[in-house]
Amino acid sequence: MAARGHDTKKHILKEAQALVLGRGFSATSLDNIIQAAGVTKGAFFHHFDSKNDLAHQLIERFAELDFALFDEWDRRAEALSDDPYQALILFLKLFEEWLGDLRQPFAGCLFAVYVYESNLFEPEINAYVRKSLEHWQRYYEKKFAAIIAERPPKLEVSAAELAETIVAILEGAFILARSGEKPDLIARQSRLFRGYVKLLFDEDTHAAA
Amino acid sequence: MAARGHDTKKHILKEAQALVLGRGFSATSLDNIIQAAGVTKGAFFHHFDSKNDLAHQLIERFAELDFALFDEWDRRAEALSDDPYQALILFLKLFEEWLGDLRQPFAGCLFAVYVYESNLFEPEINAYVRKSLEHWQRYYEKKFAAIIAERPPKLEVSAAELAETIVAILEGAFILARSGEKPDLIARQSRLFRGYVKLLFDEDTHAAA
DNA sequence: TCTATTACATACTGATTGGTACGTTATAGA
DNA sequence: TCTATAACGTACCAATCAGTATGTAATAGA
Repeated sequence: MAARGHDTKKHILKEAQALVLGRGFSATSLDNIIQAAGVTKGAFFHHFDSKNDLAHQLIERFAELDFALFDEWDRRAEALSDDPYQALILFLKLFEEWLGDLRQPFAGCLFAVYVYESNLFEPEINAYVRKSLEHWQRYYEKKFAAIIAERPPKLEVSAAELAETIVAILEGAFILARSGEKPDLIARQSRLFRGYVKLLFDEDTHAAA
Repeated sequence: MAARGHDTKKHILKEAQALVLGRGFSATSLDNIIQAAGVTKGAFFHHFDSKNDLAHQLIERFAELDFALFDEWDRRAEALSDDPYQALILFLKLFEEWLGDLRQPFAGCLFAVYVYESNLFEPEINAYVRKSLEHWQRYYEKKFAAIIAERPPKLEVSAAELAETIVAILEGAFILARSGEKPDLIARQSRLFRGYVKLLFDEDTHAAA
């Protein structure tokens, strides 16, 4: 089925994402993309029905890669500790470790790009972005719910609110990191959030048994 | 000097900002803008040298309006309390109050829009965005520095880091509020951050003196 | 080896883009 | 009242846009 060697479609998607993260979706022309990918217009329209179809496949790919990473960190964190509090801390540490290994320094979040161009996209795409962001949030919410079930937080906060906070911090951190060209900003804010969580849930004399 | 009655230029800027916040800068065509503003191309190019000039004036207007609001809240908060901790809490409450009064529900931040389209703008504009975000951050940093000078935080955090956190939270909250169509999300996250600050700086038995 | 189909490549098209050329109208100052 | 200029309005332009029409080359299965 697959003819000419390498997977052209994945290559186009990868190059397109890099461009879109740097200049937005609609400012990224198909000519920009095919030039970056080193393919022709014929190749592009063989793999994508339209630019809108590209938008769809781009955001789906981004979400899938994202949640695959989440699942892996989740699995590893759960394997390392039975305590939901420790598991969350480990989860965040794995995320920070991954950030440090990142090649592309100021990547950014495709969801944010789409949100600020949402008036251009079909409702279907906006709904997918919304669903993905909520899915991301619920990921954290479950973890916080498990912690709260074991020990009450020192402040009256819900699991959903805390999940919302960390997602907001990360989305904002992407923006600040890129604008200020501060690649370590995201990991730093993740670390600070861990401190917040510790303050919320740890006993003052922080070790007990 | 000023001929035809009303201030056309400010009107164009206002309409342009609303469009740009909803669909990004480069996806907002000049035809879109002049149609929304109800003016002609001649009127537009009388007030702006180019679309790039519009980008410049748009972001400058946004920053000025922003910092004017900040100054007002700052002034009012300082007037209400000598205690830097209380002043910060009041400052955030004034911000939350303003959010509640907002007519346009999912406004967004123009800085964030420009950051995610930064590869399109002149370095000059990107530098202005960066400077503005840092200015915003330093606003908070001064407040936290004053608090830390009086009482040590329960966690090892710097004033700069805390300032970075609240700016990141707000930038992220704008994105989540818009995507999820949750107009109260931003104020809620500001309130949660106040809780975090309280946990950091308040004595456990929270009243003293 | 023949053939159907996948995987491209090239050349074009109508619409839209930012921008310009050149008008006209209104107002302010002398 | 005359005139210079600010404040528009209209008609156009070259470039770029997403998309199409029509080709060709490579691979897979029979």
